[in-house]
Amino acid sequence: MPDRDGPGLTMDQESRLTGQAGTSVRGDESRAAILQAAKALFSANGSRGTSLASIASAAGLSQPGLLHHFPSKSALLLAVLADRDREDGELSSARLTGDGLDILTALASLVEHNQGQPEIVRLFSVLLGESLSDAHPAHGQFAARYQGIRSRILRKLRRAQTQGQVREGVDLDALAPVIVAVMDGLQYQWLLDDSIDMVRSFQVFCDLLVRGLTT
Amino acid sequence: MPDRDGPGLTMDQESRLTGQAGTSVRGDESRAAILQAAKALFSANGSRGTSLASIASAAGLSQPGLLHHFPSKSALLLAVLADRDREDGELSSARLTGDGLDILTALASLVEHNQGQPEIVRLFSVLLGESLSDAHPAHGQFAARYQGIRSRILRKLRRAQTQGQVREGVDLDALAPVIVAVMDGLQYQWLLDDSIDMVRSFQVFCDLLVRGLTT
DNA sequence: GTCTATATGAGGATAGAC
DNA sequence: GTCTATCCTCATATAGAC
Repeated sequence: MPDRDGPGLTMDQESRLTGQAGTSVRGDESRAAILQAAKALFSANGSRGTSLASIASAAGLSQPGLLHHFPSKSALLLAVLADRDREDGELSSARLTGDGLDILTALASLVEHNQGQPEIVRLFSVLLGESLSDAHPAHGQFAARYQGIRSRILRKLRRAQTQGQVREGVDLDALAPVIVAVMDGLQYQWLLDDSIDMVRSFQVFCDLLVRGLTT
Repeated sequence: MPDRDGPGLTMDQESRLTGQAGTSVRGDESRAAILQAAKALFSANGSRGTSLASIASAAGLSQPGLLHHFPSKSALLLAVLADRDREDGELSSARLTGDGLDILTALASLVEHNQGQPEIVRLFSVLLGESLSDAHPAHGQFAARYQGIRSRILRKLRRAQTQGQVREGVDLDALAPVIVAVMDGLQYQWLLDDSIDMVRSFQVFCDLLVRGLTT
């Protein structure tokens, strides 16, 4: 017996409140719990190493109950990634404020933010590895994601060059993947070894990069 | 009926030829075939996504036949990694010839070498992702591996600084992980998207790095 | 060293009741 | 929206014959 709907709302009344036709508050809560549990377990063991039953158990319902919300494991995996992208845009345009080389400062603060969230970072790193398989459900999603990230960074770099912050002759198309690579690569090392200081390393990278770009 | 031992060697004679007591040539061939098949399938689908039966089938024997050579899936996985390390030392000391900043040239040629071997690169990248799980059989192996790589690079960087190739004041301890990160990170992007040119990007990175380090 | 047969279990997904 | 029960497949590992 649910204990959250004191005055006794009907399903229809609940639906009107949440603004989602055909969905009850109870259902939304379960859905959210499933996503949360899936994030934690995918992060710890990868999607291939995690069973739907274990996720369902952590979310407080049965495995068929889970499949009512997400029709398959792949669908759940994609929902986890989509939900994560929605929550905080990571490298979204919104987060990459500032013009020109200020982008490096923005990225540095992102690295600092990430260093406080090992579980989320591991979720992405683990799933990135899995996604390298052609058949993996998130393969296309990750490929598109990285393409977008690189192109946003590249745009900023080009603007910096136009503004004279970066000397002519630097191959910015080739540089954009490098910047992304440093962030990802540091994460792997950090996740394997706590003693790695991503923030410090990324700062050193930025300093040297700026020197190299302006000299 | 085997067709490789024309004159009809006995097991004991075979053992003497291979120099491995208690091991026949036939067994060695199977073992090698298993390792080769495991590399290909782990690379394509990760170790969690690959069954022993599929490896055995690709190697031309039954699944229990495989388990005769490697007592468990974990043992096989570790053997694959050990075998790979043996074959070509990747970032081993032997490969990192040259003094001081010449290390960057050596690493660039390694990147070029890797760009010709997508399967091997993917094998490592996929398994690196899996290894982030604390419980993964190769977790410790990967952690130790990266620690070794960083320390070898750091040693070279320190020597370069001593020789005056690198100005004082640069935080080399923080830089070493960055160099490793660039190589790993580029590999992920390249594996997701053929159009990435790891060699070109790494070269740009090296050029900018040298400028930043010497200025 | 390799096989067949099998024990044993886990995983994803479905059917149908409530 | 959630459950129990179940199906079917696949996976690891073992037993024992050849």
